[in-house]
Amino acid sequence: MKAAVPITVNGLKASCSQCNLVELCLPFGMSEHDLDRLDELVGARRKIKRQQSLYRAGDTFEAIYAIRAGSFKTDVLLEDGRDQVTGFQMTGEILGLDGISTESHSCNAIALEDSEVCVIPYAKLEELSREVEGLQHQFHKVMSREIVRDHGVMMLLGSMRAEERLAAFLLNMSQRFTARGFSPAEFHLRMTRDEIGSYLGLKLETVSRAFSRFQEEGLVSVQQKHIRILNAASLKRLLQHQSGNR
Amino acid sequence: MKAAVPITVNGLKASCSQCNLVELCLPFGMSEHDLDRLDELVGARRKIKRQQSLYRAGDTFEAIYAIRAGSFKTDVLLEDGRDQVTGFQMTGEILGLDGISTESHSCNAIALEDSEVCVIPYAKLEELSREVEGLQHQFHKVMSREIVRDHGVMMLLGSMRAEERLAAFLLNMSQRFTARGFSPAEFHLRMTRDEIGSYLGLKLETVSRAFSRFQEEGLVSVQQKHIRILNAASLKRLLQHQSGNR
DNA sequence: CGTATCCTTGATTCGCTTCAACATTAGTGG
DNA sequence: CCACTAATGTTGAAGCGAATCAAGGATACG
Repeated sequence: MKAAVPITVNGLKASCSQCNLVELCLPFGMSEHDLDRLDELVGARRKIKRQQSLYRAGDTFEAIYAIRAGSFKTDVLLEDGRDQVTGFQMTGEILGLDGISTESHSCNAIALEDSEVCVIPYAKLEELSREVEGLQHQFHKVMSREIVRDHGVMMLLGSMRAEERLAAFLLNMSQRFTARGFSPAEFHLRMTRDEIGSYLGLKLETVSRAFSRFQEEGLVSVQQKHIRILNAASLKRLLQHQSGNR
Repeated sequence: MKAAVPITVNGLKASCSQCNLVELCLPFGMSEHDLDRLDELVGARRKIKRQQSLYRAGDTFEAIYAIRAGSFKTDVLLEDGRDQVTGFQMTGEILGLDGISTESHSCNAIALEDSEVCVIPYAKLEELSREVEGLQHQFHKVMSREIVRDHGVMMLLGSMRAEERLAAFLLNMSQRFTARGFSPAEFHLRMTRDEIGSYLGLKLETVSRAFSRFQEEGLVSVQQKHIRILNAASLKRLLQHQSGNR
């Protein structure tokens, strides 16, 4: 664990209307006019170093965050030390929604690499979304999407076997990299086998073995964190044919 | 604090200000004044018979629903026939939030017993929550709470063993019955072993065996769907001591 | 009162975990 | 730049928890 680094807030005013992540982020689908008003909303940017946390469970909730660069994981801790990764987030995605319900965060958000977020003060967001219909609607969609995503993960954890889970994970990552203009077939994972395992409800050894199996069968090429998908169709088939165990 | 009670024929027109579920439902925490405005929002009530669906995956999203009486399950289906129960909902809880993101529902909501819901047209909700700050805030809290709840389920599915899952489930049910003025220790489950299993990521036989085990050990008394919790402390201990397998 | 549904229990199988050893990569300081 | 060490990843062998298969019993329902 690195020593605590003071939070760096650079004075640069963020600007949604100028940002190239609009189609992935909160402003998606909003009109030019509404977009300009969004610039009032987004305050400062904040840089987070690898392994540092953006917020921790128990922290008072004040803002949500849009990832401008880098990536994060969120995890929940149990008293006994067990922890569970609840999600991996990439550029344009929103962090911190869990905090609204109790006004304090219920999970930890940790940077997987040196990252930067736009800070969106929640009080301002509520205020502005009372005036800007498009913003209100987009925000609701973002929350709803998170709920739907979580249901997908519950499905995965509750009814898929190890290799299906990993296949689903890889296809999901591929799809998200594609949406960001990267190759659908070749990408670099920012998380460890242990973190993937935690997210998928598996031990790291099981993740490693599943990777090896996929490689043997020519479905993917795996070199540590560098992944190349060689046969996406077969990966998809793994999910569709009922090979589940529950 | 008593306002004039409008005499509504047959309860066709719902009224949040008169409803005894306020502390559990969407209006929780809202002022008297704001509450009155809510009555504009909630349109008709709708009765759903046992085993009937309130909405199905793919249905166009138009409204969210507050459960006025009865209970529901939500489930997601995979192409191959596998399905996963994503939640059980009781009176005062909100159904349909999954529909906002794509404007069509992503799961099925099925009544576990003859039930009744208040229909809240979503367009109206957005409109009114631009005017009524308290409503906006409450709605956001409801969505956020759903996200936090889902993370809890992911934790359960990803890192607990069978008996821990069932213990968590029973304690959660107990807590929710208590909030509704019923006994914390004695209640009637509305769902089958198969549905509990699907929710907990277990087979129905495993659920049944875990129930039997709890009974043998004097933790609960089980007679089919009738549950009596005899030793809540031990159930809680089951969760806190790290007996997990992942 | 008969039938379908739901629940319980036992025996066996199987997939993932656990434990262990080793390989590889990344990070650090001389 | 290389030596050293910690962190991460891979692979094998054995054990265990839950799934599967199977049979019978209880309950609700028309």
